Amino acid sequence: MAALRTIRLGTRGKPEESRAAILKAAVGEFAREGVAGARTDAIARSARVNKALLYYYFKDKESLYDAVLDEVFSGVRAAVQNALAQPLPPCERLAVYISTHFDYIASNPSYHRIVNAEFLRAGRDPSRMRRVAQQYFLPIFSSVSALLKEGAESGDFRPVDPIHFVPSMISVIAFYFTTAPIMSVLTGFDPMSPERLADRRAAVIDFISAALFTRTKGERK
Amino acid sequence: MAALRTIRLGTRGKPEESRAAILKAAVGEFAREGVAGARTDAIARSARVNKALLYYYFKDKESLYDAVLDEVFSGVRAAVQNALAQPLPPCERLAVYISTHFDYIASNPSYHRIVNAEFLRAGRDPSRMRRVAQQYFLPIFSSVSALLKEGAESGDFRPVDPIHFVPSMISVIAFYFTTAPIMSVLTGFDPMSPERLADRRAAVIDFISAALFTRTKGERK
DNA sequence: TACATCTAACTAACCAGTTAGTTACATACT
DNA sequence: AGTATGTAACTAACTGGTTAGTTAGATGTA
Repeated sequence: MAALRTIRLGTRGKPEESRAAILKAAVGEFAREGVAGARTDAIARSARVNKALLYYYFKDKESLYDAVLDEVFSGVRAAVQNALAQPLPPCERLAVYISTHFDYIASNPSYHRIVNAEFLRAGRDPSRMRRVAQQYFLPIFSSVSALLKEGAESGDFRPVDPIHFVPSMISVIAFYFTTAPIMSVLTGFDPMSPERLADRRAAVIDFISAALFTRTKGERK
Repeated sequence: MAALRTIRLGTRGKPEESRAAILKAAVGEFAREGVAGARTDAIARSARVNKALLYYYFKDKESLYDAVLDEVFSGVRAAVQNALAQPLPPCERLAVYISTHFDYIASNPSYHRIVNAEFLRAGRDPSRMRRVAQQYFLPIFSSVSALLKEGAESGDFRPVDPIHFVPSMISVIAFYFTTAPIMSVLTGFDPMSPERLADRRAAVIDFISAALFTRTKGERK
């Protein structure tokens, strides 16, 4: 009987593992069901942990959700900042940024769902989104703006207003994943297959390049 | 006592008014709180009607939500189809379409929230989205595709693949409203003010034109 | 022993949906 | 004309199941 105990996650060694398991389970549950739809029981079950343990490590459901936001947003920020720091000329750096951002979303389905859900929440309660925006979006926005400025000065890019261009760009990168569920239904194909993703990645780079580069389009030999 | 009665909505006259009041209240509530977050009590209160009346007119919460989807989606479809039917050359017709779609979203905040929430739901339960897509999105997609083809044949547009270009275009049109809550917080301006909306509308048309038109950009005198 | 980690069992609040009617008015019968 | 009967429209009050969060205590470890 005491031997069976050792199977359980609880009580034994690494408490960090329990915390991490809860957080990971919470990311999945919040992404799948949204904040209002997420069930704390489901999170506990999926983390193989007693529900009360959620409240031992996190104040309440909302605080757990805050931790989830930090978890997922710190991921993109790191990936994107790394891409933008590459020592490359503007055109290539832009392409690397787009690819990186695109691939991050493609390989982290939870991330995209959580961002969208949070944008919806922001309408009613902007406080959380304000923090996230300051901490994670603003640095990305600044770096991309700097890249646009650099490209305009070197003559590679049209001069554009970042405040309009950056959101437009991001929308083209991200929207594919928003519409993937219906695309799947309408076309019968799987929009998340490697081939389709490669196709789309190319189309996104083409679309943004066409909108931004000074070089006349359709002229790459 | 009998005189007071005439104030109430119930029992007497126009039952259509009650149904419409419920539907309208439901649009607002579902848009504000999402499907999981929406409360039937709140809908009833906001419609000034007893909760049981929701179940008199609609089977259950889900059916009411179906009716809400039809209500909001039939609106865009009508507006957009009308714009696309204008007897104009491709470039102008595209601009009219973009403006119309943009303005519809701008003046129907509930619509945008419901679309986004529904896209999120579609990941888990595509059945509802399948119906909506067939009935409302497909016609729009077809009309815009036809316009793109026509423009390519007349030499006004680059030849593009609608399956990639149409979603990209719509993303640029719509994404502004998704990010409006944080923009408001980050910039301190109201993104929904008439001036900002006019700005953004112009930026959207510029972005899409740059990505699509064969005419070299930056050359409008 | 002292402390951190963890749990079974509980509770108070909430919420979708139901029930058992009431009200106002129309139509039919006398 | 007056009265019974039918019915669409509507409501107050309830129910059963769910859910976030708590409590009191058990378990392992140093």
